[in-house]
Amino acid sequence: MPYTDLDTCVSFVYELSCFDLLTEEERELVNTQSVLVNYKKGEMVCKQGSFASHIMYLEKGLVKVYLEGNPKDLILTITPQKNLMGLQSLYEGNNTFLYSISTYTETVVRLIDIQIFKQLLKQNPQFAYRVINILNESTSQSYGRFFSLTQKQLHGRLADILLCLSRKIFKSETFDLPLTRSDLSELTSMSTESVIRILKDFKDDGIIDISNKSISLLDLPRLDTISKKG
Amino acid sequence: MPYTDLDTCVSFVYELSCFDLLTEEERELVNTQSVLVNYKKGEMVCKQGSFASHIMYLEKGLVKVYLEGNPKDLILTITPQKNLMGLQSLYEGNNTFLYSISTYTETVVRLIDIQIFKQLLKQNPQFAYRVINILNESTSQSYGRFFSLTQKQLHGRLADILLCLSRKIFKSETFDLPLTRSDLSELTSMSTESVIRILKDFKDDGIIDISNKSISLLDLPRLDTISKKG
DNA sequence: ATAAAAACATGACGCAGATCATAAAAATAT
DNA sequence: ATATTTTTATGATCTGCGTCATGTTTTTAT
Repeated sequence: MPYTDLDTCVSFVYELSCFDLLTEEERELVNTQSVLVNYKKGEMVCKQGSFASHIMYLEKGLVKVYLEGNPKDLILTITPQKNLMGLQSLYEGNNTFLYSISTYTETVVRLIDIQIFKQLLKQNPQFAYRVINILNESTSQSYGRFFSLTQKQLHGRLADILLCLSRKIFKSETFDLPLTRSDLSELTSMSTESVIRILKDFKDDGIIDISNKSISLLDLPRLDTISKKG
Repeated sequence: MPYTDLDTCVSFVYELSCFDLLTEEERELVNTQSVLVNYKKGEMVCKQGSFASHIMYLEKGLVKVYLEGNPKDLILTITPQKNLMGLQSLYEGNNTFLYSISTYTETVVRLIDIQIFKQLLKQNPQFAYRVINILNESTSQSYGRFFSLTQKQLHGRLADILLCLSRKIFKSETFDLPLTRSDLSELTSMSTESVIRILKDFKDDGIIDISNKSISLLDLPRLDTISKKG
């Protein structure tokens, strides 16, 4: 399968921030024209369809970015700290948020006025080029997930998510899940019951260990195989 | 349903080209550092995973952009003339094509050296800003389709595609489909047989008329309802 | 014109996974 | 501590849709 090297992950950590490409002066502008906002666990940071007056930079915390559905949402990404959010609203003729964002943990977000951000893009091409890179990394992963959700069966989809959480977010084979089973179901586009059943399957097969919120991936090669076979 | 105004379309026509933002000199650079290539119907324009040495501009024709799968591909977009393709390869650290592209009709593609394109982005912020807009329009539609394919049932998904083809590509309620039923199945992530059955359902219900490759959308309000209800 | 190959069509069947019902366990609130 | 809500868990049942088999029509090649 030629496409299996598609990144099916829901998250990313840009090794480089884009802000280091700004001049002193520009950075100062961002500082003065932005505000820091604290959110508690479970709070909504932005609401799909509302006016996008700012770009968001996640200074600290963990959030989910999702499309609102009825009855279930579709989680696009899990985003950890030091990432830009809401870049997709940089689109003339659509000044609304494409998605909602809410927090899993206590979170600090820097809200940057979108006009200021646009100004920086227009005056600093290095910065704009970096933003293009960030957008394209995001799109690349989006396609990978697109493929995962439409072409793979349940076990493969859940394996994808577990591997991603381990590799990209928690960077450990053992971690405490801040997500509920229902969140996992919205990441994998399956029912909550199926998530529970498949986690049990994985546990019975010795592929993972799980009790409550604590997860250990015991057999990464097998998880990879399940992910690849779909 | 708050998300029903998500654009579930597979195509777009940017009202503005990005090239009009270049200086005379820059435009000249593009002209001298690019080549025009003709493709026959059914030919492959670029191959997923191969090295992306150029950005493609579709001067004339109609193509599909798709992820290769086994046994079925997933069509990301149907792209008509006057559109940029392969922008997602503008991503440092990934110089390969994320997807394959092949033609539905005779097609003329301008291949622009990717280094030249990058240079333009870095020296002309207006141009870069326009490219960001194009990428974000694309992502916006990608999310809409993501939602359609993961949350809607077959009838809703096919209604989405028919509406899109009518509105965005052919700009008429009657058109000749260059796509096969199998293409429709790869657009909607369902089996070819299901496409055929559902088209028949729509025809029996008087929602569309279809014979061979010729399609008429007879009852747009009902198609819209089917699309919205999923 | 004729043959070969795609594409289209339709019914029968099976199953992956959703839904429903019920209950235990955890988390949260009072 | 105790009550209430949320989350997790498990079995029973149902169904949307894929798969398979078979045949027809259309397109393409010679």
